[in-house]
Amino acid sequence: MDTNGAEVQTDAVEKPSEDLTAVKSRVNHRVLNKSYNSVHLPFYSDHVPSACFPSHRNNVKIGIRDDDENSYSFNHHITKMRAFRLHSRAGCRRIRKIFTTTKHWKSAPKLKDYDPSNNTGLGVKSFDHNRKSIYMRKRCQAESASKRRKLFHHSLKPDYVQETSSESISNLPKAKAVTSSFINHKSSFQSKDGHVTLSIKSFNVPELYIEMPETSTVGSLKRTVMEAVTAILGGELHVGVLLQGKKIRDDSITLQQTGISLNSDTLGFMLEPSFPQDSQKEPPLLPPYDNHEPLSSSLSSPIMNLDCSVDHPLATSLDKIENTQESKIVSAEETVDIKAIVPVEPLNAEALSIVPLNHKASKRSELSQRRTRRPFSVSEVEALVEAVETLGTGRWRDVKNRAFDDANHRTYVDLKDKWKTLVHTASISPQQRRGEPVPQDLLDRVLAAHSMWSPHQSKPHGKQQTEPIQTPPVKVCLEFER
DNA sequence: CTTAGGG
DNA sequence: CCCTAAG
Repeated sequence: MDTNGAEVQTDAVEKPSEDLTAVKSRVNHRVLNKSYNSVHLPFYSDHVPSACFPSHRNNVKIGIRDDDENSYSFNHHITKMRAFRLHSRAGCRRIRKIFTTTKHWKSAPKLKDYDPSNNTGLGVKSFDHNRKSIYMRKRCQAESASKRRKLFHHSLKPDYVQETSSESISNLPKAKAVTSSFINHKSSFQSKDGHVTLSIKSFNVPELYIEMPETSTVGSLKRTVMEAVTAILGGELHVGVLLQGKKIRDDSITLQQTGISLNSDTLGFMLEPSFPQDSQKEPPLLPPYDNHEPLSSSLSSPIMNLDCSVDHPLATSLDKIENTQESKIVSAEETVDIKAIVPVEPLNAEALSIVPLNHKASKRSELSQRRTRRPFSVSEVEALVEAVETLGTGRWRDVKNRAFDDANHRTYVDLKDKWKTLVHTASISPQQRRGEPVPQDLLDRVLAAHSMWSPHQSKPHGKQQTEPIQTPPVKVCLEFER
């Protein structure tokens, strides 16, 4: 089920020559400023009548099904959300700053557990109870072990929504003056302003599955769904551009080159949870997290942490409502809507019995989404090499403190892994290497240090190296042209 | 919590 | 990058 996002009226006016990145950026911006205050589940009553839930079963899960759509298992009942709409309300923005809680997202290796066709036409299916406890236990263990994210690997793939129906595509009928000009562009790109007008009526949202106590209120359901949606979009909202159903991954090409301006009716957009792994450098991607992690200690996922601090004001004002009406409120749309945007921790903990939240509440807790990939830059590699040259390959903690003390996103394990790949990279032909090329001299140093600190090699005396780097540094330099 | 390695 | 068995 794909969802039509709120009417994200995004009338983006782009220059045909502009990079797709710019387009995505604009769309993102608009979406983010759209804020979804409520989630309505029109299908709920139709597809998931309370009667569908046996008394002895108490949970319904919400999950995200990614494209391969067969990677989730659910313990109890599964409710297939047919469609829901995100209602946006002008005025409230900073959606990301408001919705920050997201837990209980699980993905399981087998999809067997989920059999749509077996849903009694209600989209509900029961599962083995035992699995739940098992899962829970494991999860807890993981959590306590400070291993947040665990079973979510398949949950947030960037490219799930494949079925971008033509509906999600925007037709630019009502585009104003620009429209006409746009149309003209269809045949000729030489228009004076060289702009293309795109009217995005909605976005596709990945399919969702929800699990929660059957005693949950509709209000909590809505909130849960909101969280689910937020989990997908809240982290870092990105827009994917699809042209005739095919995702355009190359952000560098221009609209003109993609033909967007000429085939607007085959153009689609999709919301993506993770960062685009474009040619972006490392810096722009995550600064916020690192800086805010501490603040969001008691809240949601790492990805949305930064938002926590920001949403406090609003949350505070809404707390009253929350406390007073509790999750029992389902009636007043208004209320529900408001509640929907409230980052309620305790409540969720209760409602979502399955996933008691992360008590530790440390940084990146619940939604254990795989960290966004952040390729090491050459400078980082250099720092790593330098540190390893002096510290060796068995003291990653020290390496971390020495060269990446301020890089919160680089753990010593990361450094260790990076070193591993560096050694490998240095061992293969340049043609086989991928990603940003690492200067050969650095790779040479990697190999040198690697062998230097190999088991049989003369071990580290004290702290400084032995010969290779200490005494013969000059020699090394000559050898490697440094 | 760190290491060290496999996944 | 993740997950974990061992220290």
